Formats: sequence, C-alpha cells, structure tokens
Amino acid sequence: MIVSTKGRYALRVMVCLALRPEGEYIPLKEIAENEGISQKYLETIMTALSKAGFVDAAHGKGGGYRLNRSPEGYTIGAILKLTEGSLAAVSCTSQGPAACQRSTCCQTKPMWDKLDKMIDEFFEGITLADLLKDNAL
Amino acid sequence: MIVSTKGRYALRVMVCLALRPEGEYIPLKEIAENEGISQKYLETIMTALSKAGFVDAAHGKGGGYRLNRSPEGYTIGAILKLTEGSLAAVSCTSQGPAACQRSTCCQTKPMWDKLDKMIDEFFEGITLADLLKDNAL
DNA sequence: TATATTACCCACGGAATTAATAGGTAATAG
DNA sequence: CTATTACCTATTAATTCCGTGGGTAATATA
Repeated sequence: MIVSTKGRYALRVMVCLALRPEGEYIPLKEIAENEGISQKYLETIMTALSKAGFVDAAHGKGGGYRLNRSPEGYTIGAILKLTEGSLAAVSCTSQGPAACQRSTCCQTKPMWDKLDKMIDEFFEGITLADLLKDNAL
Repeated sequence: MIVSTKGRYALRVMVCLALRPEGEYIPLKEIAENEGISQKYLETIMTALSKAGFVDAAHGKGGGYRLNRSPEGYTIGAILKLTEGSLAAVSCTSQGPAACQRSTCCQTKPMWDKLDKMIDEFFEGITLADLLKDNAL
C-alpha cells in the first residue's frame, strides 16, 4: 500500500472544496459529514493542509476552509507528499543511501529507483483539475 | 510503502540463487548469511516460494533450494504477488468494488485504477534476468 | 462585552499489520 | 544411525496507522 487513508482523505477533501463556489469557506464539520470521514481525524489533515499553504482557514462563524488557487495549481503529488510524508515504494529508497548498506551493490535497487521515479512522475502529472473532469484519466 | 521487507527479501534471494551454478542446491543457512537476513524469517519466505513451485527444495546433506527455471522465466510481478499478496497502491482497489461504497461516484478512483495498472505492468515487464544485468534498468 | 462558532494544539489508546523468534517434526544423504 | 536440511505451528515483538479526548485561541455577530 503506497497511499494511506490520510492521503486519500486529503485528496477527497480537496476535490470536495474544488466543487464549491470559489472563495466560500466550508466548515470542517460539513466536509467531514459530506465525505463520511471522522471529524476529529480530519482535523489533523486540514491543519496540515492549512499550514502548508494549500488552503485558507478562517475562524468563527462563516469560517472554515477554502482553496487558495485554481484546481490546476495543485498537483496530486504535492498533496500526497504533504500528507504521506513520502511516496517511496520501498524503505530502501525513502531514507537515502544510509537506509541500506547494500545499496551500492544491491541488484534490485535500480529497479526501486526507477519505480519511484515513475510513481513520482505519475502523481506530478495529474492536477486537482484533472480529477474533476469525468473520464479524463 | 508498496513492497514490504518480505517481498524485497524474496527478490534478493531469487537473485542470489540465479547467480549460483545451475542445478546446485543452496542451503537456507547459506542464503541467509549471504544476504544478512534472519534465518528463521527467511524460512517462511522460502517455504512459500517452494510451495508455489518457484524453486525446488531438497532435504538432507547437499540439499537446499535452487531455481527450476531460467531467470527469464520469472517476472518480478509474480514473485512479489506471491509474497506480498497484492501490489495494490491503495486499499480502495485491492479488495474489489465492495471495499468502498463510494467507488461508483468517487472522483479519485479512476486515478487509483490507472496507477495500479501502471505498477502491475512495470513489475510484469521485468524478469529476474533483467536484475542480473548491470545498468540494464 | 458575551456568546456561539470555528480552527488549532497536544497527547493518548486501540487496532492492524509486519517482522522476527521459538521449538519442534519429517525427509534425506552418507 | 547420525548429521543435515527442509517444513510446520504458534507466539512474541515492533511498528505504523487510525481514530479519540479534552482543551485553547481566534473571530463574527448580536
């Protein structure tokens, strides 16, 4: 499993926000109910997205979260890297050469490197806007 | 992380066996020492490979494990699917449509499906023989 | 100013998965 | 008959992931 619940939730939330009228703040409670996600758990995700500058947050009545760019401005890779930390397919490649003493002679490592590159390019090549289009992928 | 220790070990072991003289049995103990893998843990992996018909096993002195095909006859995908169970990138896709009630309307699902397909084709397109070649990938 | 509403923060608990260990039994070669 | 080797079942240890609890800070509105 390369993408956990956290990352998948983050994407769904971003899609959810993208479908709302531009500029309007949506309270966390409403997003959670819409998406069927635990409110408390979603808190940690939204806070991360906010801190990273992916969304605007506003306190008080009428507050909530909203996108601060057009959907084209978000790559799926950026969102997932934020929430997942890393998209590395194996631990060998996720922590630099130090992770494995055998990395210099390992005959499987080039394959992992190539896989990582492929996955990275896949996610960086898709934007939030692409997810909104039906049958686009 | 898409591939766990188990799968990575399995691949390294298969490479290790492929580098040995054809037809010769290698005891588990020797493989484990060569690769720096716990002997006991490797047992479970070797037994699985043996049961699946990927390697021959022989008891007693002079026994051990050996490949029963040429390295071209093994795809990385087959080895990993055996040891990992599944290579699905997200749980949404690994357990069929039943895994997620939202699968019919989910705007991220087509992306996961495409990713799974890409990863599967990647691993099925590489054989053990490819890993033996330096700089081949 | 008071109150309701909302985001933000810190730490904890439970569940699931993965990695590894323990201790024995069965087969085979010499 | 003994040493060597694979095979089997169960258990523990470690890690990660998912979700919860309880409180604080900021803001809009009346």
